[in-house]
Amino acid sequence: MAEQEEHELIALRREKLKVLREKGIAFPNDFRRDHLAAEIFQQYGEGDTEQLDQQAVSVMVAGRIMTRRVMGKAAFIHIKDVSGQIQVYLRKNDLSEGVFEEFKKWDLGDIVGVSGILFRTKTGELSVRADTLRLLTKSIRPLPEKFHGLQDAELRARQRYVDLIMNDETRERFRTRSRIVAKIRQFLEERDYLEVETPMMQILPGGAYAKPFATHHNALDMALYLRVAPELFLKRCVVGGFEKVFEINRNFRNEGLSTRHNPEFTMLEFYCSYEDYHYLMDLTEALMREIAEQVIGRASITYQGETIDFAKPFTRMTLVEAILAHNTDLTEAELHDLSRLRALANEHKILVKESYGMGKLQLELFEKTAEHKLIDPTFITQYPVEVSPLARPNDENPFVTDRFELFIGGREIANGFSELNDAEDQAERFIQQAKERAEGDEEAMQYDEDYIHALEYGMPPTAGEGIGIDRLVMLFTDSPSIRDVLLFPYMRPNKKKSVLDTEDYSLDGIDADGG
RNA sequence: GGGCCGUUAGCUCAGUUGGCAGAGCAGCGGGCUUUUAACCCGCGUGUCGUUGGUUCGAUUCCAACACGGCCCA
Repeated sequence: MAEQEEHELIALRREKLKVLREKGIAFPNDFRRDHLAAEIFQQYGEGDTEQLDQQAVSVMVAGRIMTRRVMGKAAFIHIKDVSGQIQVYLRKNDLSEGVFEEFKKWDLGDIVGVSGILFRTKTGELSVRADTLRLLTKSIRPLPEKFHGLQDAELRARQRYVDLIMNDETRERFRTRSRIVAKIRQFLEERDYLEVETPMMQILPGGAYAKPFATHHNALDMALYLRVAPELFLKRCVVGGFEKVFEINRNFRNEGLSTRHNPEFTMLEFYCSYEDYHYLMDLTEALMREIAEQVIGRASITYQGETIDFAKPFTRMTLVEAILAHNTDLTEAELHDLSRLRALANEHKILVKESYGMGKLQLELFEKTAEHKLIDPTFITQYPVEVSPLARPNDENPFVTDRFELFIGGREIANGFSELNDAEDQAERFIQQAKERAEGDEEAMQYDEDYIHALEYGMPPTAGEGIGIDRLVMLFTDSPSIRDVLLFPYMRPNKKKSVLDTEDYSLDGIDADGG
């Protein structure tokens, strides 16, 4: 790489690092701590000044310097580790010869190791009075401002590491995400579900209406696709006799980006043999309540100013009932009148295609007039067959399917149904999909011969459901954007801020072989 | 994809009705042995997102583009 003009702040710190290198003390890895900051507060947080002096508790802690107040021959710093911050008091006289002078050259952001005795300051803060102090990692890039931190949404997403250093609420949000995922695993495992991993690289990307990402296998010289859903493979597992399976993993959809869409996102899908969609609704309701109560700690949460109550039984209503509830001037008969539905769609400025039947028009009307009003958890059932190609038709009313979607905070959170396990029916639906694909619908599925083959061996009657984990985490962490709940969301490359480009790599002879 | 808004120092932000910009924090030098947005004295931060256009002169006006935010599809 060509010699790049560097900011003076970085250049100065590089100089300091150079001195450390020359002394042979840069980047040591022999310091061992015996306490986290939070452990110290848990164990000794109650002790008053006298008790602490009497006990003379010796601790070794390590962390990043976040604040620094130097007063001639003494100083206070706050260091931050994974658990939180603790204040360290440094006195020239307490430290070995020359250490305090060295310390004065260190910077905010440097990572240090400290040993010392616990005490309480004049203002009452539990702190460590250092007797040894070592620089463990020299930081050469200045941290954002200590008071406002890193605010810029773009920088926070692009440089998540800085966001995590500076913003405790960011750390907490991703801890909550981890706890939610762990809770879901525990919940399903307690009920004898088996976690499996199915292919992310597929020859036929199926299981959802979506455009896939394409890639290429060099050795085999063939096209491969990143999966849009695990569904068809999970149901192969069910055919094989794993009656309860689930997968929490990534899906990839080649679509636009928005506050709710990232090209890769995490889905839970689970399947249970000998159950139907009523079982799924009961299970989902129990899971949501458990996450609220046990992970968040409250049965009632707030999402973007709206209160959402998980304690009371979730509302259950059909799609038609939901439309009528939020359009009190309409009658049920109107919703089963194709020309009337078309007129209503026009009134609501819905773009209607010639091919839309009654089912699709009902769904459009629901989405336009009712969906965003479903704040408290609500199951909407009886989705029309027309918009539910993978779901089992209802026995009493063949116009609809044994399917539901769960809405919370006005947004779709889950989608589940009694599965179609009739291989011949499925084959016909694939043919229909292939036809739509041939007519230019890039999202339509392809005929998956092996999946039909699997179904022909017989899949037990099964209920299956998908839950978007990212959107679920958004809900439970009150996050307005999916980027807030992804550690490293997709960001468009910003050429200007790139330091190295690929040409530099190739010119330097650094290639894929690690040269 | 469309509309609106934003992009100024490492960070958080002012500002220029067109004359090459400023504050706090961070940094550098000095003082200070219980501070906590420490304090006191002194010093400097810069392709004003990019590329064009208008102009004697553009960070400012105009256009296109890039990235981001909000709203809509």
